[in-house]
Amino acid sequence: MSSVCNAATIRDVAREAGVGVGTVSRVLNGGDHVRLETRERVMLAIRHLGFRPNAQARRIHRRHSEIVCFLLGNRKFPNSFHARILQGVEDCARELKQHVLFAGVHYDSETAPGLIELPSILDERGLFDGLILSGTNHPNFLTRIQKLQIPFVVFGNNLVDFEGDKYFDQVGYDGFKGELEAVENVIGLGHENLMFVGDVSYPWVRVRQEAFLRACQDHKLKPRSIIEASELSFVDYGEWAGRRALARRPLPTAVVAVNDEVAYGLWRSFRRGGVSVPGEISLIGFDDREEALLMDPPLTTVRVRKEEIGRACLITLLERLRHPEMPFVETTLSTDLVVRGTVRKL
Amino acid sequence: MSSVCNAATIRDVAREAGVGVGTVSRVLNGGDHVRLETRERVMLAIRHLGFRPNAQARRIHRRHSEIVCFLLGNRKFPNSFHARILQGVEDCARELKQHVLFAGVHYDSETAPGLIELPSILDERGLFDGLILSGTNHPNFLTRIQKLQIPFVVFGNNLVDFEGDKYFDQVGYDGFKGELEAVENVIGLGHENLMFVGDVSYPWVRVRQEAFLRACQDHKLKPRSIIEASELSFVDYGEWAGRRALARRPLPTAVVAVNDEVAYGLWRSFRRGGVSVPGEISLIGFDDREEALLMDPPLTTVRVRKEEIGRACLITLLERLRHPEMPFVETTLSTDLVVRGTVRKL
DNA sequence: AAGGAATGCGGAAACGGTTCCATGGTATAT
DNA sequence: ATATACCATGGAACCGTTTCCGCATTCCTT
Repeated sequence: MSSVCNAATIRDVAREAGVGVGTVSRVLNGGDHVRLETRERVMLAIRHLGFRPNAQARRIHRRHSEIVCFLLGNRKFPNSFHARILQGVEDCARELKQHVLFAGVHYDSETAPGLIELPSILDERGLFDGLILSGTNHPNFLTRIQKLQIPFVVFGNNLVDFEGDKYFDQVGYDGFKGELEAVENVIGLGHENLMFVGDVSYPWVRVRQEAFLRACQDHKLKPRSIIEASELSFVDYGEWAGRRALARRPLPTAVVAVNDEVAYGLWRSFRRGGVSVPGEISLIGFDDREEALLMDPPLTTVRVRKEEIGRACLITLLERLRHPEMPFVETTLSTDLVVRGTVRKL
Repeated sequence: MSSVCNAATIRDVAREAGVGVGTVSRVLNGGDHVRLETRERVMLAIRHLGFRPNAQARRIHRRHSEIVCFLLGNRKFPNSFHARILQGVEDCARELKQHVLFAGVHYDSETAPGLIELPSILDERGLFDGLILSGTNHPNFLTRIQKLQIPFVVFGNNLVDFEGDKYFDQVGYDGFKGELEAVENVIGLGHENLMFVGDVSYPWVRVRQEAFLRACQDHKLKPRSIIEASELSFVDYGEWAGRRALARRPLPTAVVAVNDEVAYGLWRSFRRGGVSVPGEISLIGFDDREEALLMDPPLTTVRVRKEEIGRACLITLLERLRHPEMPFVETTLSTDLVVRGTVRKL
């Protein structure tokens, strides 16, 4: 019992093996300059005493803790998007012998930076080497974090209304290019009567809408949109927009949903309205979330590589830690058009 | 720059404030027995130097690190069930000033305990105080963990084939009672022709099936089941089972799906087959996952309180840490029948 | 006014590692 | 044979906290 209390220390090991503490330390780490026979005696003592080095004592000396903190801003996890980013961070961390602290933070975007209450994990110095900011990030929070002088990297697509220079590293995906490719693809299949659906009060929705408009303009098509701001969930927004879309004439031949959740709501509306997808209306989403495969037929959409974003966040952060003075980088991952069953050739 | 290197120490603060290190320490912690005027001078120095105590040095002395490790076994996060347990752990941890390390482990259930490769985070002592094992846990892994002498608590419902005494704390939900209530409810609405769908090669599926059989037996109903083992995903399994169910005569009036994913597959099958839910067949699920609300009408199901399981895991673990000798506890949370639209009164 | 308890405070010791320096031994070069 | 280099090793010093001990001061109590 209570192995915590009377756990063996490095000095116990040294005594047991009949060597000095320095030698034990050398065996534990690099291990250079230790005779084979000595090393084996030390290892035996370690096994015999069940010695495991104390993490804290060790870290006092090391320059870094080899722990990063994944900080999820203003989000809950039932939304699997950020859970998958965390998954990517953890997968990568495991390979690189790093560890991941998980913490959440909730604040109002209107609160003054100095007044935001930070999770207590940020009070201490040296617990972790750097921060990965996921979830939704507002400028007031970033200002606050910057003051802490902790290296950090931000998942950039959910950066809301950030004006001015960005004095931090960023990782994100190319929402404009992804949507542009998607719409081009739909147009290439013969669709000329397109409609975009998405609440443009979100900045990342605006990016996708602009890509939609650009594609239409490039092909001299007249775009229609349902883009009102709303308090509804994305799925409900899609369902509501679907009802409105069905009331318009002529019906669009293809609807571009700003994401898969909205697409799901649209699909439900169309189904209820007896309108076949993709028979009468083609449908395309964005993100490639779990909903895409639940639809029938499965949703054609644009895949955001969530796990890879996580990996890139960690790698960028570690790079920053190694080279504190390097210029700030903005990494943009590409997306993939995933053709499934909801867009048909006209 | 590089605030990491020349960061202020407690001695710098002491010098700046013209007091001893002991006094600064007292101000930082409990703060008893320090004159108000002195305390203010110290706090001023702390603010002035931007002093933040070194987490590691502090933890050398403390009995505990106030960090727990959430270890996800053999799972990925797109499956939101465990993500929501983690969410519960984190919410609770934030309130209790604890921190959460997140790590994953992947192993084969056939590997000998001694040969399972553990994440490197378990090599060091003192990094965290205890473990929360979520995901799917096999006996070989638990045996391995037990040898490490680290306090741990297990999410119990995904414990596969564990025989014999359980020398650890457990938190879970009452799958039997939850399913029993659900089936009783369906029977109470007049259904007499029930069918259970779920791959019984999973232990937790068997528990639910037994509850289903018990309820049928209690009401002298003749149960039917589709329970073959399969490699299919749950949704696909439901869809496959749905086709088989529609081929049988008479059709069941109600289908009890072992979980919401299977229910989703069944719903899709029934819809494709032109069979109305709940018009011709009522449907009930289990878990209350995101899929339940995506169905149309939304799925009547049994809610597992995932966040509360997470909270209970953390609380149990902290209790164990406080009282290492207390007898092992097995906490079972109740479930809630969530009546939505897929079960109709006959 | 004197004795005793409680408070305020400084500084040494301790925590469990790493790092560095001094030392003795062995191999190689001259 | 001697100088030089390098290897193997023990042990002291150190990292930045907390804790504890001891002393000075203050506050009651009688």
